[in-house]
Amino acid sequence: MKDQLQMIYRILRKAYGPQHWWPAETPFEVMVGAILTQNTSWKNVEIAIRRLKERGILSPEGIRGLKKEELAGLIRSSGYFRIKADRLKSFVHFLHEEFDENLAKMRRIPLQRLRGMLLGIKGIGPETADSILLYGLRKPVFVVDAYARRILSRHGIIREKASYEALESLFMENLVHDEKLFNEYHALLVLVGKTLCRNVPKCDSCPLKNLPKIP
DNA sequence: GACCAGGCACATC
DNA sequence: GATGTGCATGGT
Repeated sequence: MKDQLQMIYRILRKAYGPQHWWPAETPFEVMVGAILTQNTSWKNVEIAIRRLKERGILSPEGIRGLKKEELAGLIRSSGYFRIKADRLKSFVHFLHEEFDENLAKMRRIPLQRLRGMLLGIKGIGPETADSILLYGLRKPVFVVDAYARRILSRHGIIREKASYEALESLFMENLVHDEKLFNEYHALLVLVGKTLCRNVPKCDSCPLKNLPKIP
């Protein structure tokens, strides 16, 4: 198991090189993106982020000062826009109440405690919380997503319906807790999941094709 | 015109 | 704990 997870990383890293995630200018932009990209393609999120930037309100204060309906209009392209407006609002409210919008202060909270706090916010589930922690705050947590699940189950390493926590533990118990490693590994899984693993015929050109058990 | 995309909350069994 | 449903846009 350990060997397999490490092998997958080495193969992908060699084939595709560093991915330099997350594509954003500031940690706060990462966090907004993490919420907006829930079950949504990144392309649609980019449009929404651009609109927020154009308005000059891509900041905790900026979002907080906006009416919910107005915010929803700006992030329309990212889908589920009414719900996501709520989620962004509750997130910036949390930043204000707990840390006075100070992300350095946020970063000083011990990892598991901070993760618990994030999960307490309505609209922040495990993947979004972990993305905020890893890509926004550079904390060593592994981000699990649909791609990680699909790739590992296709190769017979996990069962398709393994829980989020089980999948996360698998990575975290078998890899060194290195924020940079977790960052690159997740980004590489997304790259492969997106471009190759969506349909089985393309497995021929995948660098992982020689791993056991591709259907 | 389906089908999918870097989920989550909530109801129900 | 597992399973089903609503939420919504833009690209293929």
